[in-house]
Amino acid sequence: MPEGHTVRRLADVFQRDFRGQALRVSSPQGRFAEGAALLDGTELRRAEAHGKQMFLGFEGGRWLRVHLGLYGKWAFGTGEPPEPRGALRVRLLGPGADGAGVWADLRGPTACEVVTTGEKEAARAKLGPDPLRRDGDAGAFADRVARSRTSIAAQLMDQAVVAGVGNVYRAEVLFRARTDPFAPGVEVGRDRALAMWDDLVVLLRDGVKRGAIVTTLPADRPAGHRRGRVRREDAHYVYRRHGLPCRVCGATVLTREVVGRNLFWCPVCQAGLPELPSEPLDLTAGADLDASARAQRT
DNA sequence: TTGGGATGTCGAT
DNA sequence: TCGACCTCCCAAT
Repeated sequence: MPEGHTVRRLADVFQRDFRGQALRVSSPQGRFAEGAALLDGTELRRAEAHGKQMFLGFEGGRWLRVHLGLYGKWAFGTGEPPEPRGALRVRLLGPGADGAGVWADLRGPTACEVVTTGEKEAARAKLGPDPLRRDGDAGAFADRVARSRTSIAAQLMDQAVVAGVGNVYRAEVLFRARTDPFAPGVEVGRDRALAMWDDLVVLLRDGVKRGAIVTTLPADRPAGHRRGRVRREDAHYVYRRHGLPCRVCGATVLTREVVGRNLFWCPVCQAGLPELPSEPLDLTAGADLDASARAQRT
């Protein structure tokens, strides 16, 4: 799922397996042929993620900017790459650490272009703070939210307000903060926005480790499924659970299309702005979760 | 086996 | 406001 945690994991793969190598760059599909020619044969210097955007920095001051959009995908492997099939926008080939070869195939991205360092920074400047980045500025996020009459649900989907949050994290962080999605930012206020930021840090970091979005606390999963691997159907509180009973209060979870995207919420738990717990909800507490995260990281 | 929807954004109209 | 992107997953047949 390409929300911020996915993009961070992809950047980590490039940092670990491709950095420092001169790469062969091609576009079997042809749509990226010009850009591929600019990068072909140059060394990958670093990989960086900001929100849902990834930047691969090559020698010569050129960056490959990639946005996966709804269904863009990277596939990776070692040794000989497979015969190109389908709409293969970009293929990267490197010698690999052991000389056996590494490859990366990109399909279906919304954005894939070669930019200068200045253009890359301009793209980053359009994005809000990223809860996964060390330079992520919680105060800037909270101030912006609290200054606007726009609903908190709309602001969480605005990449200029906070970068890396998508439709799943939006629905889930609103539930975990027991916050009415339709409340204007000015009513949500700075303190509540800061608490939601802290929770996004917890959720996104867990997503990076796990490679999946899990937001439910063990106590809110069905009895018998609180330990070990988290089943897909137990992973969320409200996202795509419309018509089902809320895990906390039993009320029916609702959905409604808001500016082209489906919003999910519990009309009872998220009625108004009830008082928040003082500590962030620590998802990673409990040996059961740690064991499951380790098992999936193979 | 077929078909619809999805984690997202952008450019044309 | 709508189509493009053109993949993956799951439900319906």
